Amino acid sequence: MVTISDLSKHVGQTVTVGGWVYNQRSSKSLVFTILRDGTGMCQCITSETDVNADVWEAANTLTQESSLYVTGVVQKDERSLSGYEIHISDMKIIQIAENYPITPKDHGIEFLQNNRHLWLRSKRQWAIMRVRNEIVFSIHRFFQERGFMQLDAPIFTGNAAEGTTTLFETKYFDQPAYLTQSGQLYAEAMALAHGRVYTFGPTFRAEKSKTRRHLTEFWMVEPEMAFFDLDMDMQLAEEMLCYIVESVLKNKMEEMEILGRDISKLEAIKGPFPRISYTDAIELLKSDKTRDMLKDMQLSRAEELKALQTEEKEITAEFNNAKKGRKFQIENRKKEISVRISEIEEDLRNIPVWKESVENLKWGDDLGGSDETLLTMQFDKPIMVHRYPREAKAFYMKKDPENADLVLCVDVLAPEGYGEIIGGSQREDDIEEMLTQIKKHELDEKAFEWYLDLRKYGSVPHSGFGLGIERTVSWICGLHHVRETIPFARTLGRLYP
RNA sequence: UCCUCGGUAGCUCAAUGGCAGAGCAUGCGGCUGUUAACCGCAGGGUUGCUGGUUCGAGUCCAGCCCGGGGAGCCA
Repeated sequence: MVTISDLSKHVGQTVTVGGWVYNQRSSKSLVFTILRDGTGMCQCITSETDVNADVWEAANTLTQESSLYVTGVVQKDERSLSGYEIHISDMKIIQIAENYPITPKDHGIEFLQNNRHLWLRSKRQWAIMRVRNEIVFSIHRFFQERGFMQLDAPIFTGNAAEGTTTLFETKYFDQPAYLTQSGQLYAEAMALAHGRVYTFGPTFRAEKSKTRRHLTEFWMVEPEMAFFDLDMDMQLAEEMLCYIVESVLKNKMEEMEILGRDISKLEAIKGPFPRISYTDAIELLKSDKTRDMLKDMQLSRAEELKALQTEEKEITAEFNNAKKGRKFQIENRKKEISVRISEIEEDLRNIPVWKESVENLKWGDDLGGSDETLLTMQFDKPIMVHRYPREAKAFYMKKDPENADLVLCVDVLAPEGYGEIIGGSQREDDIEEMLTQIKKHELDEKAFEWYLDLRKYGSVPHSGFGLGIERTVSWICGLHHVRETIPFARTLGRLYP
């Protein structure tokens, strides 16, 4: 048996491939079967004149997603999409699939999510999973090459503390337990044992967020480094992101093409990334530059909307007298137009809201989603916003020695509107300061005794960050929603399949 | 929790308050080195649920259920 990905090495040879029927077209004396085997797709041709009656009969009974072994000669052929095809001499059907629900046509998201277990077989989803794998593998490579230890944090935790997010509550035998929202605190302990570590695992947040950026269960990489300050932390985050993007561009071009990703946007991801202090970010958001950008955006969206509406009118008028093929084109174009129009209408609704949000923004406020969008729109690389006001951030972040109102933290915002993909900080290493913060945040000091021990016995400057895998995959693939970046997404209200 | 949009055939969607339809998928037939092929014929419906208004409700009203994406919060 050989795989479709290896066909180019077997031109002229007779091979056997096990796979599934992705799509099939038949005619009087020819059957064209698009076969997928997990490694790729290949067109297979069964010709009535070349095979015996049984094989010919078998080829004509195939349905979408039927499983089979095919045997035939590999040929290079321009007419085949992959460039290679198999001229079938023999075929062994394993199972004829009945009425496969996902046809090669349009489907709504609800239907596709209900059939996620099958949707994963579709071309786009296949490509996304392969990019996800590349990203995950490149992250491990990046850290392992730099001497980091991969160690895992527990998933059950005993205290609901840390404040901010809503946790999933469960039972640990007869005591209450929670699913982890971050491995960071444990990573700190491990970093003080091993120097440089990273965790790679699932995290859970019970927030009732229904947006394209949220999952209730998602994967996070959290490096944690002893003897590391915030600048080193930012440098590491930047190098890691460049490394990931570079690997994808190097190894997953075929998948990027399937996804229709604009590669030039990714090729621009090279260090150094802009580093902007929170204070400067506020200033930039309230500047004339941002106001002008919003105004331009409003004008250009309105113009685009008008052009699209005109085009829609024209092709609608053309529709009734059009031939079948043209009708098909028109319907597709109308779908595209309607999607784009709803995007534009959303923008046009949003722009005044964003404007107002920016006008009301004052130093000390946390940056909202729209503020982040407005910031990232002004750059073509990820940006690193650092040193936020202490009030807006978590208790464990180190106080800025140069300004007690700030903490040494960084959020990395991905370009093209993808928003926050990394949150990190230098950790507070002074035990007195940490105790003050625990009290201020009204956290249970007892639950943090072990954490405080890290400051008691050989405290050192240390830093780390967390990278959201799904948001990263979504950004690199240029997707509309993170739910397509993980095999089985857990979103608000969805636990099936 | 709030705002907003939606739920009609297996799928994607139409249908001034007046006979529930089209394309795709499926089945049958035809045809072509086909590229989501194409052409012809056929089968396919508790219009999310409950109630109300009306001579008449897919359409209007109320409540509920489910889903989309946005706010808050975050990766």
